[in-house]
Formats: sequence, C-alpha cells, structure tokens
Amino acid sequence: MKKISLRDIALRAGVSPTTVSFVLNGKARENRVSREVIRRVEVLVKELGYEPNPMARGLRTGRTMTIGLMVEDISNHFFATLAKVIEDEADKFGYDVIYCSTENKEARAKKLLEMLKHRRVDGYILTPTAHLKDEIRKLVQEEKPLVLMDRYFPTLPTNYVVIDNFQGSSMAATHLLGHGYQKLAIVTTVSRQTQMQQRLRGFMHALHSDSTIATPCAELCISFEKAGENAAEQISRFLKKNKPDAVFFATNYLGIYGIEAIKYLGWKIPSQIGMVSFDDHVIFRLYQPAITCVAQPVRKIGEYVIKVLMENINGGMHSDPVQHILSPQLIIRESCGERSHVSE
Amino acid sequence: MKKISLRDIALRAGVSPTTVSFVLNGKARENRVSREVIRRVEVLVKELGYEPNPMARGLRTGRTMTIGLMVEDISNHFFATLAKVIEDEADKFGYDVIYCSTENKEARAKKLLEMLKHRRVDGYILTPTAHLKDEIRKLVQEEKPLVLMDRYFPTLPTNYVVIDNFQGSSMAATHLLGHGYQKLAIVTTVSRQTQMQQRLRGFMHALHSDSTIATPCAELCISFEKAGENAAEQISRFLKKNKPDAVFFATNYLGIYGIEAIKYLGWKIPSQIGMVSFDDHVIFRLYQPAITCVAQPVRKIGEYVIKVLMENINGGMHSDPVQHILSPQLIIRESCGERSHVSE
DNA sequence: GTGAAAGCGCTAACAT
DNA sequence: ATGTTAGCGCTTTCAC
Repeated sequence: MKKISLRDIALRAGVSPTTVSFVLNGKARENRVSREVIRRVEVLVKELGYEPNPMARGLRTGRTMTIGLMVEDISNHFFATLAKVIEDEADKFGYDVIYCSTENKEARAKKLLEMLKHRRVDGYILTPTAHLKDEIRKLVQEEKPLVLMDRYFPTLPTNYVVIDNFQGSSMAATHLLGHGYQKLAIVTTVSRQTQMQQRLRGFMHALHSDSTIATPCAELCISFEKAGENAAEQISRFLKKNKPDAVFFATNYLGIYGIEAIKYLGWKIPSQIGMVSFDDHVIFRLYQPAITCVAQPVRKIGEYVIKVLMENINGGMHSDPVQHILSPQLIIRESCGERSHVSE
Repeated sequence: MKKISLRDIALRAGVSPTTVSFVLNGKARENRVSREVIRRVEVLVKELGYEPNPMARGLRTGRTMTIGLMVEDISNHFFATLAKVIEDEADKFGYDVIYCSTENKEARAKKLLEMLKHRRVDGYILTPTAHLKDEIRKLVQEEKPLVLMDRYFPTLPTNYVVIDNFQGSSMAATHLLGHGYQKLAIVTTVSRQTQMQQRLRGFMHALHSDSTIATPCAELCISFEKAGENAAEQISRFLKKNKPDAVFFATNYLGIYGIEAIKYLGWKIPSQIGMVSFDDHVIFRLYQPAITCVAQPVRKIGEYVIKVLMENINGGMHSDPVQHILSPQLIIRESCGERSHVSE
C-alpha cells in the first residue's frame, strides 16, 4: 500500500497537479477551477485517503506548520498544564507543537533553541532562561514570530504574555497582614528574572505601605542548582533561625519544599506559621490545612499566547510588540487562619 | 542573512554538491574523497554555520528524525516525567519528540495518531486507549517502528515496555494485610485495559492466597468520564457505605481523589483507614501522614522504550517483538501504620 | 577521486 | 478555466 501523491490524484482525475493543488489549498475558486473538477478531485482525495506530504509542502513554502515551545520544566504542573492548553489552541490553527524543557540551564536552553531553529519551526513560544537575551534579540531581528511567556526582558521589545507578578505577591502580603501576621518572610530563587523580581518587589511594597508594620522581612534566596536536594532543608533552617510568623513562597515548587520544611519542623499551619504560595497545585488544595495561593490563569495565558503568535505568523509582524499582563487570583484556603473558600 | 545551503558550501569549496553531501554524511572516505577536500568542506561548514535543511533531507530520505509520543495525559506527573526522560533519551540519537495527550478519549487518540502519521514520524511510542487495537495493528502491518507503554494488547504481538502490575498490587495487598488490616477495598477505573485488569487481579490474588482472610473485598470502579468532577465524592460515598479498614487506589490520580475523600470524611490515616496508592507523587511524599505507594521505575521505562524503538528503526524490524516487564517498587511510608522509611 | 543529473512531493509564476 | 514548468535543498546512482 504505497503512499499516494498529489500527482496520483491528478492523473486519476485527468487534470494537472496544479489544479489539484489549487483545490487542496482552497484556491480553486479564485483560480476559476470548475465546480465539476473540484468535485472530482475532492472525491478522489477522500476515496484514496490522500494526505499531503508536509515535508514536500514545507520545503516548497518554507513553512513547517510547527511551533516550538520551550518551557522551564515540562514535568512541573504549571508548565505541563500550560503546554496542554497551548497544544490544543495551536491545533485549532493546524499547528503542531514541539516541546522542550530548559531546566533553567543556559547551555541547554541555547542548544534547544538551536534545535528549534534547525527544525525551522514557524514560531517560538519561550520561557527564557536569564541569559538568553542575545539569542532572543537575534530571533527578533530575523523577524521570527515569537512570544515570551511567564517572564520577559524589560529592555527588549518583544511580544509577551505574563501575569502581574507584582500584584500577585502584593495580594499575598496584604492577605497575610490582614490576618494579623506581623513578622513575614519570603522564600524566592536567586533568579534575577522579571517574574521573580516582581514577586519580591510586590511583596515588599505591600509590606512597606502598611505603616503600622515596622518589622523587617526575612528573605531566603534558594539557588536553583542546589534546590533539588536540600531546598527543604535550607528552608527549615531559615525558618528556624528567623522565626517568622508567616511565610510566602514565590513558586509552586518552593511552596512544596516549604510544606516539607514546615512538616519537618513540626510547626502547625496556620497557628504557628501562616503560609501562602505562588501558583496552585493539587497538594495545596488537598493538604491539611489547605494552602492559600496566588493562582495563574493558565488557560487564558495559553490562549493569548497562541493568539498573539498566530497574528504574528500571519503577517502582523510589523506592528508594535503585543504585551499582555493578566491578573492572578488569590485562592483563599486555610493556611492563614480562615476556612477554605475557593473563589473560582 | 539568508540561510546557506549545501550548494553554497559546494560553490565556495569549489566542489560539487555531491561531494559536500558525502562529507556531511560521513560517507566521504568510502567514496574516496581526498583528505584535503574533506577538510576544506568541514571548515566552510563551521565558518558559515551551515545547517542542513531537515525537510529537504526528509523529503529525499523519507525520514523525519522525529518520533511521536502519545501519552494519556501530559499534565499527569507520571507521564510528564516519563516524557522528559524519553525526550532526553531520544535526543541522544538525534531524534526529536512530538508529544500529545489522548485524555483517554478514543476519538482524540485516533485523530492524534492520524496527525503523527501525517507528520511521517519515524517511530511511535504509544499508551493506547482501550479501542485503539485496530489502528495499532495497522501500524504493525505497515512495519512502522512502534513501542507500547504502560499497557498493551495481549492478543496483538507488539513491542512493549510495561511494569508488572500484578506484582505491584500484590505487594500493596500483602503489605496491607501484613499490617493487620482485614477489610480491604480497592478503587480502580472501569478500564478493561491490561494495566488496570492486572492491578485488580494482583490485588485479589494476594487477598485470596491468604487463607486466614475470608472478608470479601469491596470494589469501586470509577468511570473515567465522570472522574473529573465527582470522583472524590463517589469515593467518599463508597467508603462510607462499605467501611473498609484499608483501601488501595489503582492510579495516582485515584489516590489523590482518595486523599480528598478521606479528608472529607474526616477519617484518620492510618488508624481509621489504611491506604496505599499506585504510582508515586509529591503529594504522597508530603501528605501527613505520608502515603505508601507502588512506584514505577520511570527512568528505566523511558530508557528501555527508546532502546527498543531505536533497534526497530535501525533495521531490527524483522525479529520478534521485544517485551520488557519491569518491577515496581513499594515505597513504605506512614499510611499503613509504620514510620516512614523510603526504600529507595 | 569527483561530478552530473534525476527526483523526493509540492507550489506558484507564468503560460495558454 | 486549466496546464507547463521551474524549483525548494538534499541524496544517490551512475558516469567519468
């Protein structure tokens, strides 16, 4: 059972390959192909189960109908969910997605970007690592359709879709303060990237704008390389030393390590320590007590990303960068002293 | 900055495209290209940063250097981790991976399989849905390199890599019995597929081979369609009605719903109810008490899958199917009455 | 030792 | 209204 080609269809239909191509690409009418011929070709296509060869088509058109998606870590719940949304949205436009995970390693990110270029993807969706700016600048200069996600480079005008991280952490801090916690701590990563910086600033800002609070805020920065093994340990030492009455974790995996640390210390949430984490996660919903968090609108992010990318791919290349900043949502549960009420 | 082609290299090197192609594909020596020419070409390639166009190459050779990976749900921790391992392993052989999630929906699975075929992937790694047998049989008949994962069709001779699900659930049951639980229950899905059937059988077998136990085992089958919304509710009703003293969940997401259900009922683990779940998950590690589980050797699975697939792609097509059955591992934590000791 | 030429399957400019 | 033709960039057979 050999693969049939456009040529075979043409032969059987008694027309030229060109005509078949027109029919296939919906350009039949504008090229004044007769109704009769259109029908004949369409029937044949169905009958023989003809499928155009994407490589031949790609070679000719320069388009692969593929987009490259580079996330930090596909096995992280936030990115995995996002990836699925993006896959679905892309499919609506006939695009396939090639995923990859940087693991926040510069070398790996560069290598993967090369891989995507090499694959001639039609567009890029990236959560860049800290030092990927030059590579991305290059892509922009080459006018490649591209959308940044989750983080961006303030000095590099590109499309991006992010959430308001400042607002998110502010909400967290305000919430904590509103529940009478006074001695707050924050756990972040050492990352200098926008999303983390803004989470830090938003938190601090909310703290300082409350004039009744004079307590300095303890801060722990976990380095990503070390995170894997002893992150929970680092956190528990930090908590033990600083004795905050509430703590904010700047990402879901930090929050998870945080739970582990607090569990290890044997402290009770929320009576001995209050807690809020960025990002939602099953464990936050099910843990006892359930953990209050700042959730990102994952579906919306994915939808906007594809929307922007598709506009770019389809010629809207020369307008200004499109930048969406979505609002996170505080999901109040039990880790700060109230009964659970998910405001979804 | 235009893309340079093999032709450009040839022009600059003052040789023919043929020669360049030979050098690029390591066929230079066997075609007696002179050392001198080889060097000249290689230098040019480096200098100009030449990258062969995979579409042109693919069109010519019929290979895409891409493999299709179809899992049940990429946002499920087990599959996400597996996907990352597979991505890494495939990369070692120069292959890219296109992922997709069936969500256990037949129509979706078929559509995705079509998509992969259409993309001309060089090999398939699949976790089939229940009724995908005919489609897979077709792939086998067409001699497409293919490996099944997680589940398989007993009557269809294909390559596969799975774990010993029977053994896994037996271990769980034995463990529960060994801790004095007498009235066991099991929660599975309605799936008729091998992995679930064997988990059920393994559990029952261990139960019946202990002659001191006469208690019939309560069994709840959750239908996947309904699982999303009210699975936890179904489970809590089931537990309330049957009052088992221990319960086994046949997948990680069932285990997670189980935690939710038990939490809802306000029962204490392990004193009021013992619990074991299939598959590991952060939440099982961090929940209080930590949940004992039957973990799958994810990295090994991924490694074997790629190994088998690559052997197939590289011509080993005509030998018998290769079938690996790996051993799961019981990770004993606190949900059956002992102190946590992860035996990793 | 090296090159010419054909062709993978498709599209699009240019006929007619 | 439809066909001819010339590639897209690469590999490979065969000729020199």
